[in-house]
Amino acid sequence: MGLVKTEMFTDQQNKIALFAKVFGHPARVSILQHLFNIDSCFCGDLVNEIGLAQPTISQHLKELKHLGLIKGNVEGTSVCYCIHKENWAAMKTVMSEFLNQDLSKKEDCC
Amino acid sequence: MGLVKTEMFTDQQNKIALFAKVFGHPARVSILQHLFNIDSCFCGDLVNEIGLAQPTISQHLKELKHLGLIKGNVEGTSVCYCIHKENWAAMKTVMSEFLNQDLSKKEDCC
DNA sequence: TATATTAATCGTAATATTGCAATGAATCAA
DNA sequence: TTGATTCATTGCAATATTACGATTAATATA
Repeated sequence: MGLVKTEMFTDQQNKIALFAKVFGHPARVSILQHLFNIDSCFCGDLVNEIGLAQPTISQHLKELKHLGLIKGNVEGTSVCYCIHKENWAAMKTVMSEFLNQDLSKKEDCC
Repeated sequence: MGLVKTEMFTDQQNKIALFAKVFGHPARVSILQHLFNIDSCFCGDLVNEIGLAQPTISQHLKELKHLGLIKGNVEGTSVCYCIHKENWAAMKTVMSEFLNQDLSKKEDCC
């Protein structure tokens, strides 16, 4: 075990879980916030801003990139990362649908 | 390692990550969707609906309860679970602030 | 009281995640 | 070409997560 039984769930449920999982680490939240707020988005800058080692940041960037939430561009010896706007918007649609489920018509059963 | 260095991040970043982490498993997504959509919310019903074993569901329910997103009420030998509306709304505020960061004024740097 | 039902807890095996030192690959500058 | 810079990759140790069988605790029912 330690193995998620994805086949028991719908594609939508697995998709939500995958997006949520990538946000489930403060380093990745921090990276994304930096990419939103700061002009410089080079990998090295992120390593300095956040206190983790360079391979660790690189690994987190890889996961974010793998889900399509960011994209990276090589500029000389540096690599510039930024939010993938279209994919971010698509992710937001999926997550919002889940988070914004209607509670008003649901009465407390407990 | 395998240990998150939470002390390097802000309370807000850690909070976002904790909420996201609990959504990072399709079984918990599924449980929450059931609690939103279906009247019956007994633990045993969730075990039947979702295909996982009873101890597994119980463990997932515990995590959701620990974060305050659901509450459970003992009714005889059964336990009825439901969404904790106030806490769900508070979570939504935190997560929305993160997801809805403004992209319009940010130009692609890559 | 004895038995059934329901769900929590315990213990454990399998797998995943996190973090980093060491190394490698690519580009730049002298 | 040599050395410096930047970042990805590899390999590994420590820890966390997932799943479930077995058991326990609590209540209901006969």
